[in-house]
Amino acid sequence: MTDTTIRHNTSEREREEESASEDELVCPECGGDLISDSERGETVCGECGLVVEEDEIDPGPEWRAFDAREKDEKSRVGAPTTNMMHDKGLSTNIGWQDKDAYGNSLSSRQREKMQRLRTWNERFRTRDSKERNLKQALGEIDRMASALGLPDNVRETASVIYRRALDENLLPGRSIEGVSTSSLYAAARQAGTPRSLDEITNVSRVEKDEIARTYRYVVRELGLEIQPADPESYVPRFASDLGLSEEVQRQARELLVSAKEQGVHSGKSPVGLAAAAVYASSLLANEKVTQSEVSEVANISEVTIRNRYHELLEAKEGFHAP
DNA sequence: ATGGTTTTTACTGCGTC
DNA sequence: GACGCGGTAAAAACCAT
Repeated sequence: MTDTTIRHNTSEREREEESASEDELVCPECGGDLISDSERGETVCGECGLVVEEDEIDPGPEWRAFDAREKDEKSRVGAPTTNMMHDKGLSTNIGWQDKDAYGNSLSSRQREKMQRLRTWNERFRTRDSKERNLKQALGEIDRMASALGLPDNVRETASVIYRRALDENLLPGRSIEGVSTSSLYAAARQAGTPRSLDEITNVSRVEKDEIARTYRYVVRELGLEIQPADPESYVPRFASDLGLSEEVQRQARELLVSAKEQGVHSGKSPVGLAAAAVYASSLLANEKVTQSEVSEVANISEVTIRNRYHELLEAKEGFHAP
């Protein structure tokens, strides 16, 4: 059943990708080369930064949400309610007393046999519990990834991270949800499609603090290498949320590049920089959006936007006429 | 815990529509 | 007069030590 829908979806997707990769890789706007950035789910023009194809991944079910509000309303996926089901009297338990059903002691031969059975039963049970654990975690990851519009490869990465965490016995003392959330957070950042901790928190069932704590822990224990998020990776999302043109995005990227050249951005929050860049470039391109609008979609305060965007503009000046 | 840095909150003044 | 914007001071959050 799902088989057909899945096949349908993927084949559609493949067709799209084929036409994108085979036909011609030229930007309709400026004729520059197109770069298919499947990690971000975008096809971007290398010249002008025009995003030709966006959000092409995740041909998900109908509850795809297009903004935060819809997301809240439509997300009808919850954690699998396995708590109610699994193990409800279904798993086997072997008594520790070497007695048979009538209370008689067993022969030594029988005792030996029971001992072996106990061992194996235990093995299967723990394996099962790991399996279940994983299943729940993966479901959770999937749910959150959908809500955040993260592409498949991020989910893949997230599940890999989670598996590793599980294998390394990082779970005891931590919640499954916490670890899966952290895995997703890490995966998103690794893939260059970062979501802010706040966004992650919104779709997770775990408190922000715990996520942060667990995230740090997991990263440290698994030796994951995650560099600070690149402000540029937030630009397309903010811009499209605000309905801004590709030109604005291009400008914003440019601003960020010049800012980077000058090292203006150390210790500052990448989100803030991105938001400021978007705001600044909307001004430069005469497509004004208000600061409060930007602060809304970026979840950043207006003050921060102000501060950053001054710095950005200064950096730009210095960049063009050093 | 502490201190330094960044972000947020809250408030105020200015110009414009 | 409401709105967008800029600035400021104090509080809160964050991070490394």
